[in-house]
Amino acid sequence: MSRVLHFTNSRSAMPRLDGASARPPVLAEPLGELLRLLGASDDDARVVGGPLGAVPTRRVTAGEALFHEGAPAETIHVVRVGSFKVFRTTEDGYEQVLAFAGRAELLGYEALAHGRHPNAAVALEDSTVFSLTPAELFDAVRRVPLLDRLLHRAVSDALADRGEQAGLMAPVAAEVRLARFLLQLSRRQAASGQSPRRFHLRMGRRDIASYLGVAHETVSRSFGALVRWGLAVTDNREVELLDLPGLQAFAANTRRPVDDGGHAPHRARAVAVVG
Amino acid sequence: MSRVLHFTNSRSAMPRLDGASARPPVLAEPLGELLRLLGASDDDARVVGGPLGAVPTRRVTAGEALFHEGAPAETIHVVRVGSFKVFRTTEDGYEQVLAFAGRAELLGYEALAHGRHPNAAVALEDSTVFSLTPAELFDAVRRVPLLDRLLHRAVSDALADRGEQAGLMAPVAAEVRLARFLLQLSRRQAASGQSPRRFHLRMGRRDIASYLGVAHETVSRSFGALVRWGLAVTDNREVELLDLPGLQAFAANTRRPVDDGGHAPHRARAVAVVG
DNA sequence: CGGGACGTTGACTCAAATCAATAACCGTGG
DNA sequence: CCACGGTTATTGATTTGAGTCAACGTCCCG
Repeated sequence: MSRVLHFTNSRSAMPRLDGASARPPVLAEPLGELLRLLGASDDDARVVGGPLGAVPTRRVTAGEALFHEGAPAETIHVVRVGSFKVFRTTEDGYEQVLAFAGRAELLGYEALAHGRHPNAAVALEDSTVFSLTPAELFDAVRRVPLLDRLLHRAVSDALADRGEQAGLMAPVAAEVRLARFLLQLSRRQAASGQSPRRFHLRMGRRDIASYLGVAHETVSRSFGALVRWGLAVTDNREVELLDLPGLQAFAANTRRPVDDGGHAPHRARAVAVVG
Repeated sequence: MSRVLHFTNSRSAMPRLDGASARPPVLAEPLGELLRLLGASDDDARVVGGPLGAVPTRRVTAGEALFHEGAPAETIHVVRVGSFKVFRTTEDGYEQVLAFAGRAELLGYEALAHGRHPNAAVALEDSTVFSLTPAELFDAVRRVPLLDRLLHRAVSDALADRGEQAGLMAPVAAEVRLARFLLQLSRRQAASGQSPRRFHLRMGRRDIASYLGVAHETVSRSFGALVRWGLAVTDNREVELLDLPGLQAFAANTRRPVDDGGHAPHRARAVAVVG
């Protein structure tokens, strides 16, 4: 059963992003902080940071809801530290995960259109967010064009991400979906300066399953398969990608490669495709 | 074979939205038109309409691409008349449809974030769009806060729509996905003043299949099933929903109701669920 | 240290993908 | 106007990936 590797110190060894966790709750931060978070250069952020006041922040503990499905659109948020899952619950109780949001990502923006949140967001870990009412938001973007630019950019990003999700839910083999998901996470890690090969999953198997549109058992089996093929190792929520190029080649496949009996070390093979 | 009904005049009987189709190509429209399209009241639109100039428009014929995947973000669009499919092509040639966009919907906004279009858009029928470069767009929203508001609202809507798509691709019975899709179209029809019971599908079965994440044969079979259940009738791309409440009840089911052999007239049954 | 959620694994079943063949439709040009 | 070829849609036969049910091990919080 110990086909799975154990990392040197798997628990409590991940770097704590939340440097403020021991301090009392933060109630507001200068606007410049938000601008910087959204990608403004330090210079730009400093210029408008001073006179234009502060932005309220809010702390959310792991498992707590930032907002519920159907709730009135009181606030729009930008993740400052931590991460969230965004989901909607169908009438029959099925929880469909729509997105995982991390640092600098928007939450609750969908509510602008109809005044209500079409989905819910709960924290996957202790987190803090910038929070603005729609009125404050519109006021702020009018006064600070830079913020408007950055906001549009962030929304555009969120929209593009949703497009990626469709790629993950596309009708391809479950192992491929998982591989694509892991690569997506890997890219995000890299983008925020973390290791693209090794990271900690902040969500459970069920959430991954819902996000990928498969049963949670299938996620387990798919992890097993990737490990068996030598593409990755896992220890619960710790993941190490052993063969990025191999994984990418594998993720490009629409159909699963034939399984020759169980213990083939290098299965993945890129298919050369001419449009 | 003629289980399928034939409408009185199925072809060329749909109201032509495009009242300008016989006139020479329009090159620009007043800004007020765009504002009105995005939902501004006539008064608001008139107020800012005059002095602030015009917005370029572009005609696209059926089947023509508005922009290609990977193309630089030269323009952002708002559909004025017609409809489009938005899709991305995976390396192996599979075409994943991400959205169908109609009147007043945004196209190409995702490109703002990274300067390139992450997906392509092609017209499903002869269409016209408002087109702005990112620079023009940012300039316009700075000068016209109302436009910014409406734009944010439209984007919020688009984001919410993508959330709906995830609901369509969720792992439920194919017939249910199709039912949900038809109800979505029905709602859009109603929202734009058209009949919610009867309409013309602007996309082919393959596109629907891709959008729902199933094989195109499955879409055909699912249409067949809905017809057999007595919930709808179809004649190629003409659709009539015979039993909206029944369809809604059916669409709420996560698992398919047992098929008792083939010719059951009223299958759908709502499941009462307590969260 | 106990209990409930989480994760893995196995056996079985079936919905839907795939393969295949036919029919309807549509634009085109003879 | 109709014949033609390509695309699109329907329908059937067959196979299989993954959903479901179930049992067990593991983790973690209180």
